[in-house]
Amino acid sequence: MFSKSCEYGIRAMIYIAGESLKERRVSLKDIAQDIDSPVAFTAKILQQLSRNNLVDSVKGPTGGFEIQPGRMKKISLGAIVKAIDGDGIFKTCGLGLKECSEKRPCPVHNQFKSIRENLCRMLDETSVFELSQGLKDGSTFLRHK
Amino acid sequence: MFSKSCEYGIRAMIYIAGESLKERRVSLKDIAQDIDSPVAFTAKILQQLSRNNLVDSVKGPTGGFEIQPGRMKKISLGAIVKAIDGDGIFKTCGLGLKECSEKRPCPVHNQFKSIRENLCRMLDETSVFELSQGLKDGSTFLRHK
DNA sequence: ATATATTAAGACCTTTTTATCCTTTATTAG
DNA sequence: CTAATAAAGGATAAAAAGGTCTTAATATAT
Ligand code: FES
Ligand code: FES
Repeated sequence: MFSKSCEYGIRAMIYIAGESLKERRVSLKDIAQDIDSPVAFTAKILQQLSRNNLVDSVKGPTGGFEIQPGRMKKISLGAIVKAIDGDGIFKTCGLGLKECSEKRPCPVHNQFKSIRENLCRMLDETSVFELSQGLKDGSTFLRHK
Repeated sequence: MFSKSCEYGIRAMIYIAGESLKERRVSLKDIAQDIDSPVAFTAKILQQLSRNNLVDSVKGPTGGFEIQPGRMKKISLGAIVKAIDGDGIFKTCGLGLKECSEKRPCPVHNQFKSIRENLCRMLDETSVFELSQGLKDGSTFLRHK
């Protein structure tokens, strides 16, 4: 569904959000540790997210990553996906035709459209803040045990 | 969503079904031409589909690929996807955790679950026969113009 | 000011996916 | 039986994704 980069990116964002709500800025190492991702690769993804202003980064000692509590309700899952994987999943043809359109639909166009609409709505309506809540109350997890 | 192989595979199956309904057996070249896919690569995919008994192949002059009209109503989109991409899309965690379970769900588990259920139902309920109909009446297409 | 901790950036390596090519095997027509 | 045709199978190549490493930039605490 999503690229590995995107999966790590989403997990990182949810983790950072959770810690930011506790007023803790987190380092790359903490993140990679807690979401069980390769450190250097995660760094690259955080750079992308930072350039897209989805997360704030601070260099130097006591530095790290954080998300302003005010912003995290406005950051949707979709925004993260778009920043990392682009908007392909939102609009490209499910069978790989050069374009997806009503004018020249592929055989699965209608079936896909409805599923894609559900997916897009979900991605758009779900915020990072919301997702960080389950983490807090221990009902959801970001890594295997 | 699906791999390129899977996209070509689905397109090939729908095309072969359409031609089989006209009692025409089609060659690899015809298929690649009509679905606009790389010939040799398409051959590989057809081999997989053939090994999985989703399509029948006949060697030699007048040979090619076909699907028994009786079977095509029973071949679902899901069966093709499973034969080529495996069943990952049906059951792996949307955030890449080692397993997707209710016991230890990731933060997006519930949101994903509902979308994945829709997707699975659609893949399971949609048959190749059904998809070949739009092609016949000219309302759907397997390649760009 | 300096040493240190931390992210940013770019070059590089590895694995997987996508794609091609060549040889073998099976089938048909003449 | 032979020549021609078409798929099967295996080896190889190219491109993309996934991942690492080294150096530079920047901020902090002492
Ligand atoms: S044209 Fe294929 S999904 Fe729209
Ligand atoms: S645990 Fe992530 S989707 Fe189920």
